[in-house]
Amino acid sequence: MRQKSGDKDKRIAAAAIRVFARDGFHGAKITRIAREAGVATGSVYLYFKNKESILHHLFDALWKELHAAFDEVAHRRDLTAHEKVEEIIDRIFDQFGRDPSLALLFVNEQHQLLRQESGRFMQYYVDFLQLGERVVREGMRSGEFRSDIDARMFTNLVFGAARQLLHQWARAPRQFPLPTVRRQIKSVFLHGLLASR
Amino acid sequence: MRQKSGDKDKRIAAAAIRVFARDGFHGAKITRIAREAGVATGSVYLYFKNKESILHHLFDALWKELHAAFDEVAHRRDLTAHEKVEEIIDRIFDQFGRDPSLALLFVNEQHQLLRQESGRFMQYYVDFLQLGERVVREGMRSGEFRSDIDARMFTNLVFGAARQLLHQWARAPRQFPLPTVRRQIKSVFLHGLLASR
DNA sequence: ACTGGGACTGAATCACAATTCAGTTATAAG
DNA sequence: CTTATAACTGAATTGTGATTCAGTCCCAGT
Repeated sequence: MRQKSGDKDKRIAAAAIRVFARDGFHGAKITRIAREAGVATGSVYLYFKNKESILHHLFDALWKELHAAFDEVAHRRDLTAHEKVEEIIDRIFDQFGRDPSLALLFVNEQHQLLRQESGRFMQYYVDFLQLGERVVREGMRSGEFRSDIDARMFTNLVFGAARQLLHQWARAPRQFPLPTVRRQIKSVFLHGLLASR
Repeated sequence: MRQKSGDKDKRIAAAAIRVFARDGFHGAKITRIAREAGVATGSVYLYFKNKESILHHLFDALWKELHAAFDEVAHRRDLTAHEKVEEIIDRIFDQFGRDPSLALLFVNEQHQLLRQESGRFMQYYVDFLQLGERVVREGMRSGEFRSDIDARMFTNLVFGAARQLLHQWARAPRQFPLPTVRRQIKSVFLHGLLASR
């Protein structure tokens, strides 16, 4: 009997990232994904239950990696809270910086999943925010951070800001070079906009 | 001959905000919008060319108001750059704070429009960002702001952060009371997270 | 008090694209 | 070399929901 060719699932997933990023989940046609992956339309359904499950597969992999990265940082003993905040920001950009399509996908289609039933993706999201919150609290206890900041809101600020700049970078990488973006985010969030008093 | 009943267009638009916000643009059914507006399905097409044009109508109104508000703030002579930044943040929240559905709509469906042809919405967006940029530069010239910050990126940071907190607020107003949110955003962006040296 | 024409209705039409499946092809096992 | 079975194909099927339109309903003008 015949063997599955081995990398079709990878090729389909990779094509889906590009097509979802370009056309949006709803604008993306399965036939287009299949064509870009170099397989027949029907073959997509040998590897994925349906269109939505492709999206799930992609986000699942994405969040798993993010989660692992964050978790590792949060538990490091050798970093101050300040350094952890910087490291977490770096990890976000490490994750998406390799592929603008991946960044666009994440930035534009995440809300589809939050609307969804299962709550699986909601969980990743909540976990991430809680983890950020924990790091900020840690910094407050140690006196590194101002204690009049709401840790949950701060984490959301960083997440939202990173999301926005990732989006801009993905649309025009030259206008928003990633090294500069990282530097600016850290600098603004840690020191603020005002000239030092 | 008969007169148009007068407020059907308003009722349809208002219903559309709720339905788009709840179900997303693609998940929203015209029949549902009509039902919530208390009109027949077909009537929607007497007031709007098609589903997409409803979205356009809503965003057009939204951006026009935002644009007017920002423009006014940017040209005020009686405010320092610092105060302008705070005022712009306030205007964003004034605009959306009255209606969580409006906030969700803006936050979740904006990207549909940026993908679109005409560039009409892109223009609003770009204008807003340039305006923010201008205010930041102004503050740098006057010495109020640090001059090692990239003005364009800073504006994006604020926009992205505001978007995220608006989203969280719309999903759970109690968890993210708007007055606190405003205060935190301003405080973090102006002074940063670190305890003062 | 009639009537012409626009407002309004909602069931029927229609377009589109996700999904299926009957047929074809490749290859592992004997 | 055969054959059985699973991989693979892409045209046909199908479900869904946006849009249309044939008919009603109202009322401004006469």
